[in-house]
Amino acid sequence: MPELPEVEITRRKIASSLLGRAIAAVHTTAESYFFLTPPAELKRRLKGRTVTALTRHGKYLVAELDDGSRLLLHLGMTGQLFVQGSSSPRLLSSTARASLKPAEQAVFKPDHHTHLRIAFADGGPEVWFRDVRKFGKVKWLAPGESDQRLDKLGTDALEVTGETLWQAGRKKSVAAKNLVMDQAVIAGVGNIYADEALFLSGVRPTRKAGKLTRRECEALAANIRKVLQRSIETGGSSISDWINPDGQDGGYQDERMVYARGGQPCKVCGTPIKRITVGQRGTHYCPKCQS
DNA sequence: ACCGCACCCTGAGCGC
DNA sequence: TGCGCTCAGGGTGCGG
Repeated sequence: MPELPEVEITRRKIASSLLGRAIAAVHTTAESYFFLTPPAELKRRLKGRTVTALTRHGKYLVAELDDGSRLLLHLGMTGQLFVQGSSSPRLLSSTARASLKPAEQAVFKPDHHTHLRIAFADGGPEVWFRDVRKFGKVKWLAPGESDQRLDKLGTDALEVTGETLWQAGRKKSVAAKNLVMDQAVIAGVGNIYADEALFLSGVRPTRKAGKLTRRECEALAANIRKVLQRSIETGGSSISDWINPDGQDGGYQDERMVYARGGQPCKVCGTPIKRITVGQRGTHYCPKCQS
């Protein structure tokens, strides 16, 4: 679910609840491919440690620990990282919602999708990682250990330049959208913001990356930075089930120009927005504004 | 080296 | 009500 803005918002919100607190215990669900480090080892490695920093790399979060090791976190499509005590109906499935009284929904209790719970020695609120589809990832990295996932990330999307896009794109025959979503080129752009940035730049998602002009690359880079920055400011996009760690909806979905607006009129020219598939992803564009 | 595709998993929403 | 289908903001790994 989450792209750069949602991950960055999560980082900012969760940092104060994580930094400087000694970890007393870690509780997990059963072993699954969600855990790149097996639960038993994870518990052993994290117990007694303190998080000294929480950084973001594209869509990854990295918690640095006081012994030099690191905890790699990825939210995947449906990951939710939040502090115990957060409340939101969106944390529950519709069937679960229907069976609970409003008072019982007020505070979320860990369910079988809550794969990681970090408890602290101070006895205060725990930090929880819930992920329905388990596309998220947790991995412990030993001091000095590198990780391919991090190493291959390209320029952080908040700092992407036209030059970066131009250099990466002119060798490629892939669709412009695939270039923008290639984490090895730009780290952090996902499906929503790719569609939005391409719209603002007047570029069709299907255009071959190698056919982008230098000027279009500059516009695209500027619009990528702009939509991500704006989304962070408005609290992210709450389109399906994303909420921020306070349990609140984001506001960016109200500013969308094309994403998930197939068939609806373009906000600029009124032409119906088209929905196609590019790179196995739902893709939205205005056939008049984008060429 | 590239590119397209299948796949990992669960739930919501739809038509019938 | 229930079944079967499609769709979903992620990334990896395979074969051509």
